[in-house]
Amino acid sequence: MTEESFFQKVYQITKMIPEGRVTTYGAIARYLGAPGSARMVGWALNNAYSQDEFIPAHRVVNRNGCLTGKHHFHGPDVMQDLLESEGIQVKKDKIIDFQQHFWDPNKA
DNA sequence: CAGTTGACACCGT
DNA sequence: AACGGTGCCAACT
Repeated sequence: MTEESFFQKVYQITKMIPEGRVTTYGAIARYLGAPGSARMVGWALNNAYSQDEFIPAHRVVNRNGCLTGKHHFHGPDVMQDLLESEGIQVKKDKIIDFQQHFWDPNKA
């Protein structure tokens, strides 16, 4: 928690997301101090996928609640299965009541 | 060293 | 309302 690079923070937050909760790129970016750099968050997760640790990035979606990077995961359907397993309803790669499951890092 | 990319977000047409 | 283009920051090639 010392040498927290931008990416490292993203990993921390992503791993910090409670089970059954989801968040958005903008929320994370804003928490990191880069409200306009939501793209960076996506990039970080892209690297997170290369990390040795498993990053529950399936809980991170865009503002639409759409599972944008599911293809970047272990599998295309694994992501949805994981979310459903956590109690999150997913329909066509989109989280139902996404806002209801929304988890704000700044609030945590 | 400079250019391109990256799983987005927002504004304008 | 739908679509396109631009803006953001950092890492990768």
